Amino acid sequence: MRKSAELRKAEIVVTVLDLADRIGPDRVTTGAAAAAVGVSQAAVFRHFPTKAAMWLAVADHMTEELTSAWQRALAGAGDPVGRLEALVAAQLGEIAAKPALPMLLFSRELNVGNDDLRAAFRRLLMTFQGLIVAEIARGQEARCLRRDVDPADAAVLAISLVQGMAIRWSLGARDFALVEEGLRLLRVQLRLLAAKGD
Amino acid sequence: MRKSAELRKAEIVVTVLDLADRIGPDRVTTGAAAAAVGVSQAAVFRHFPTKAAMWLAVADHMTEELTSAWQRALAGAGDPVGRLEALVAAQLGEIAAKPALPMLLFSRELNVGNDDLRAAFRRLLMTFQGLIVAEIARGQEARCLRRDVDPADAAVLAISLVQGMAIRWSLGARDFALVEEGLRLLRVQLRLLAAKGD
DNA sequence: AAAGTATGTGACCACTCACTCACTTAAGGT
DNA sequence: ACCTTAAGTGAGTGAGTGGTCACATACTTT
Repeated sequence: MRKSAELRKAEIVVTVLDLADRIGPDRVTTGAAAAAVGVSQAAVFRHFPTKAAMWLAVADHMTEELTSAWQRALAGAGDPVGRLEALVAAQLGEIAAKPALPMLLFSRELNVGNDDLRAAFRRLLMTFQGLIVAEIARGQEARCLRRDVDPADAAVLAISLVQGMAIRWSLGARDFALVEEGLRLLRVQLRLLAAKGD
Repeated sequence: MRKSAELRKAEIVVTVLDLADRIGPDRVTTGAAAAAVGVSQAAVFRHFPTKAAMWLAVADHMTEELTSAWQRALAGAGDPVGRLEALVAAQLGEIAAKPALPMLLFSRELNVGNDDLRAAFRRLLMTFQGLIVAEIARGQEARCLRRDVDPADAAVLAISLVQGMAIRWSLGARDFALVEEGLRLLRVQLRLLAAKGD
């Protein structure tokens, strides 16, 4: 079954992501990816000039997925605190659905010799941080959140929570409900951040 | 220069840690480690039966280093909150001194086919968490910290902060003072956790 | 000084990696 | 039906991997 280059490229990208989760990002060889797609190893290089380019395509794909998840989250809630919870829930949901994401942040593929890939991921995380900071600032203006904390600091606390939960989840046996447990702790944190007079 | 096996083993262990930081844990081949030590690749296998055993020795080394750093931290402060800050500062300091530590948590070496190594690191992190929980509970008993938060939850918030800072620091260009910035944010978090009537 | 032992070596093994290239074959327009 | 074109292939490449082996060299003990 021959497919168009566009279809095949997309197929390779999602297969690589799935494979990265199952066997680890650094174990995703061009041969393993090709076998999982059902094609010869040489065929991979017909669609991507190098392995690094293949990973870059994966990063593009994830950028789109995450961006749209964030937008859905922002659209689904009416108040800043609700949007904050929705953003975090969306992020945890994406991680739970594609556990390769946190693993990728520390993979050799990303950290050694693929500066473009590294930059792509950093851009992603900074975009997320920007969204969080904005909602926290809005929450403070609306007097829902205490104003004696720098929004940027509060955002780091919230984002660290997401990352810390992801690490606990990945390093353990993924033996708890990431989204639920993460949201529970976010609400603990939000209670600490709540304006005093409520 | 011939050295005793004990010395050579220790030399290999610290070299591997240093190399893991500079080129990434998964790039540490037996050959690279040998070259960095200044010895033939085969000599490595005179001291460690397998590469996995070499990493296990690295884990033992780090366990000792971290444990003693924690003990120094606990001994150096008088009150629970001070000990909390000291513990976090110690942990951040160790990470700053050996940046390979967080990378190791997600390396292929640890996550694939070396269950002993994985277990060793998990034990380490759980020990740290235990220390944090204990100090938070003590702080609550002493009425320094608000008591309407589960100590375990508060500990997760604090540990996530450490991990989140480490990620930010690693993923960026390590372009801020990890210990100072981490401590600053910990104090923000501790202010949120402080007992209301102070 | 001889004998024994621990540390180290260079050549080599079977295997995997990313990547190349001459070639075949199927799809799509005319 | 034919022909162009692009997707796909089999068989390689050199570089690197963890690990082994027979052998050499430096210390220690007798």
